[in-house]
Amino acid sequence: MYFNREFSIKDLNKYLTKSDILDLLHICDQALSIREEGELRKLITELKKLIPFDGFSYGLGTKNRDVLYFVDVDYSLEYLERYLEKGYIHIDPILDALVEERKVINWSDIDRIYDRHPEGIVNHEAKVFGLIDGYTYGGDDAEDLATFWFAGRYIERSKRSKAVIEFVVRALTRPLREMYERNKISDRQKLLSNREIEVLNWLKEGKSTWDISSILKISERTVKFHIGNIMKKLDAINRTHAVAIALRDGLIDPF
Amino acid sequence: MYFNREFSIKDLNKYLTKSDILDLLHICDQALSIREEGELRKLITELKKLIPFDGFSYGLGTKNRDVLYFVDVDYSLEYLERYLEKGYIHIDPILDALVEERKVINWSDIDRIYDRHPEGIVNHEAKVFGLIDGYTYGGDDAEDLATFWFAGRYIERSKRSKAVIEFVVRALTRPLREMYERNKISDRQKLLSNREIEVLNWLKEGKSTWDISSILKISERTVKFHIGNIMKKLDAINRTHAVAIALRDGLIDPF
DNA sequence: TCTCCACCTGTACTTTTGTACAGTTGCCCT
DNA sequence: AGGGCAACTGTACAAAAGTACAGGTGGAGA
Repeated sequence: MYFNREFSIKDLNKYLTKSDILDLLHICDQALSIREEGELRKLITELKKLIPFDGFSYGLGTKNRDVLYFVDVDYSLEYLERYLEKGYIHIDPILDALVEERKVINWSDIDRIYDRHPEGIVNHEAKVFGLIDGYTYGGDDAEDLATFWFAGRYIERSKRSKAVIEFVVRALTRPLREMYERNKISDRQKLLSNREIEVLNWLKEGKSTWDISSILKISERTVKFHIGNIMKKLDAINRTHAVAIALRDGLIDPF
Repeated sequence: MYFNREFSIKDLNKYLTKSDILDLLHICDQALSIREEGELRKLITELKKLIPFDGFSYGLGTKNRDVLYFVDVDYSLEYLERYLEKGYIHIDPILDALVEERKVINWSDIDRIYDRHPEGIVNHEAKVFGLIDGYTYGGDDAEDLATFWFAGRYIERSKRSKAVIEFVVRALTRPLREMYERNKISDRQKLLSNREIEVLNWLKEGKSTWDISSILKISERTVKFHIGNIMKKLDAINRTHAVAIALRDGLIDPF
């Protein structure tokens, strides 16, 4: 994961009280054990004690801005759907700014540049949904970019807020990625039937068609039938490829 | 990962100054991006500003105490080797205490119980090497237990130290596991030759013997020769099994 | 009731795989 | 100089995989 940093510990010392920093430490510590969205939601509530904002959402997208995962915590779901549906992600000047500057982005700063620009429409529509101002920050990987969006009717434009967001987002990025991975796995597992998963697990052990037919007490033909269906569903060329895909996507366990 | 917690944010507020907490936050934040041992070493130096200790080491072991990974930062390498060689890990009362209580363990507390016990030898030998007192803490997974050892001639026995260690160790556990994973991969990769890894990566993509022979511009026979060797080295029944093993053990990348 | 779908089965055929045999070349290190 | 090893190649053949054809059964839900 790669983040650019604007603020140091010294800055935090300047902008935050002891109690603030303890809250921040608590969030960073709790982030280590987030396993599901509810836990993240709770942490966000705590964050609201530190900096004021109304809505929060976060997402994961590829380098060319295909959306892999997007969660509305207390943004406007209607706006988010509109945003994704209309492909605003591809022209959003805030994302442009984040990718280029790689720092915490305050929306108002972008507004001043884009106000008369055609892309201004994205910012304008956000305002209609009560997302008047906000902060966006995130970190990227070789493959994708994780982004965190803090918005509201009133956003405190200060170095303090930016610094807090910088630290919190760094701590929340890994949980986000892990939630996405788990999500993807459970989604894709529905593609394959229970029997197919079973067959796949025996293929992984190096069992032949005949082996599996006698393990499962079905005919060799049926085993081949299942493997054929698995290959179709996973777009695999052969059983080796199918097992590699299933392992890669977490459809079966490596052990 | 599972940790038991003894200290809350309120405790930290009681025991630490603002500057201390900033140092702690910095360590937790930096821990998120640790990729190699040198970076961890640096963080440990910073930790010495917060609590006094001389030696630090950390390790990863299975539930039945086989050592997977053990790193000496500034412990005594001689002692560590002796410790591992003599199988002290199996009788170490400090580990027993950690597994049972799942809290930060102060060695002196254990001493009082074990002083006249045969296992006392482990603690006694540590003292000979200047590891008079110390703290041990860690968190476990389904598979293994990660432990962090802070030792020295003089160790401050206080709730403050315990609380700091509790927070720092939580933050350092994931980097430790990741370093172990990377280590394991590079070790096992040496088993297979470069050409074999290359062939394995094409097998993973579902390529046939003929495909690979034309990709690598070698004869089909040679490809079969490599695959045969791969299967022997990995104890695989067929190419599907070989790919599954290689993926499971991280010999090749799933992508 | 009817449709959908998971699950099952058969025959017949081509292609691919796994492995037996038996070598050569070139590099590194002792 | 010689041993060890990665990388390469050939022929031949039995076993396994992949795919085409054409079906049957039973349960869940519209």
